[in-house]
Amino acid sequence: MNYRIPRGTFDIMPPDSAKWNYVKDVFRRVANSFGYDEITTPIFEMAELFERSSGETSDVVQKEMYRFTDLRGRVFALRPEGTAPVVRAYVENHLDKTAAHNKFYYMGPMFRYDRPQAGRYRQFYQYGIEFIGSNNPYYDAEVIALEQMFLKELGLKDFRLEVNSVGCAKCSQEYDEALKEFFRPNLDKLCGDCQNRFDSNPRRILDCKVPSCGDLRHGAPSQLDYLDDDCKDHFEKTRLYLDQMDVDYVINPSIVRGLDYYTNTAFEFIVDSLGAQNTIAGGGRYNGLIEQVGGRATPAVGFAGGFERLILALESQGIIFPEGLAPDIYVVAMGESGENYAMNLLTSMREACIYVEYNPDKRSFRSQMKAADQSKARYALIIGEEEIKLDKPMLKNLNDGSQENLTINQIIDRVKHS
RNA sequence: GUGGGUGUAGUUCAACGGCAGAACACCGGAUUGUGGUUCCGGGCGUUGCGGGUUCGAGUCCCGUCAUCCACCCCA
Repeated sequence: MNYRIPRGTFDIMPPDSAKWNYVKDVFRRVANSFGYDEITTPIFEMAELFERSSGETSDVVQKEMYRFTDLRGRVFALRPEGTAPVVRAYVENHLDKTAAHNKFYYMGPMFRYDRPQAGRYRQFYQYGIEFIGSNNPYYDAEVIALEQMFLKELGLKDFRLEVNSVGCAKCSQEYDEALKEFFRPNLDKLCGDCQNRFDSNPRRILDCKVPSCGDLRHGAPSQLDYLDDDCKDHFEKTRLYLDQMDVDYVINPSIVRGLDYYTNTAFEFIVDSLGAQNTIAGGGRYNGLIEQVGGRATPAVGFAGGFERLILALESQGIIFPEGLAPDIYVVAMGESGENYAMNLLTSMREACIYVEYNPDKRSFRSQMKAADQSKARYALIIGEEEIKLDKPMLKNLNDGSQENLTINQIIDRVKHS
């Protein structure tokens, strides 16, 4: 009987785990530097939380949720996204009753029952930022700037930021109507997918890849022309802040977000070389969500990014990640007396936070040296008759070959300061 | 959910329908006091799984699973 990993999932194992930890560490550091603090919510929630917030008709809810009932028939879902749970926690802990701003970041697995593809998995890992408590466009720009700084900190190149405004609920509705009016005369000429989109989500017609649909959308109205004064002002101020913060972006009026709760600013960070799944982070403002989840109406803005796509992009750009663990010292002990002498040393050095490796299965001197070399250790610590007699093991620098008999304290000192 | 490609050793790949191989990696050794180079030795692996055709299937056919690419959707 063989067990296999579920479809669309993957193990993160050494040496890759070092890459993941590195990327997470950088994200934490950048988030902290903007004042965002970590929130961790459960991996499953009441299914209804997602159904209502993401929208009953969204793909996520209709066909991608891992739903299950517990032993008492309650309906839960593995979380398909991170924002709704954060908002639920925010409301449930009564943070909406205070005037304070709240800044959260989170990291963790999300689940969607999708067909796996390059950069798309059924269990995937996201990092995210949520700013809750102000409609000031400064914060739209702040979360975008945070993501850009994170990507730059990692050394990612050739990424693109696209921004758009989908307006408030009202502008957005008017725009949908205008779009429908525009496409209605040619409805029968649109591709099958787009004919469905016409009713469910007409904006998606704007980025359909079928050439004939591309021709039909010439002269289509732009969302930006359907923003009311407040929304227009919000978008302009967001752009101004972005300019002032040195964030590069392009405006793409056809950016659509998949979840219903977005208002005003919408944005995506894109890496073209990734292939079809080329969005590494996306988000926007969601001024209606907190009220919808049961809290007091509170404006908010945030985004989520995918670790898999990010790491894929970093790897394809040949960006160097930290190596996996390598020992500071590899102990080469000769004979029983050498081993006995070594045991004590292992403890002293580990107490001094030196990573020391020893392998009792290697017996010959030669094979121990070989193993020391392969372990990529910086030093070999050789313990034989002579060294025991002197009570000074020999510390050999494996890079330049120099070696010296030293006391234990000298060894610790040498290794820690080189 | 739809369409296409691919599944052989740890990895990358060979093998006309006729005895399953190579390279790399890995392990051991070349006198238990010096690693990287070198040399010698070490591989029967349910050819993803299950059926079928055939004297004979890694090879052909069907199904299935996985994976990759694209659609869709999205991070």
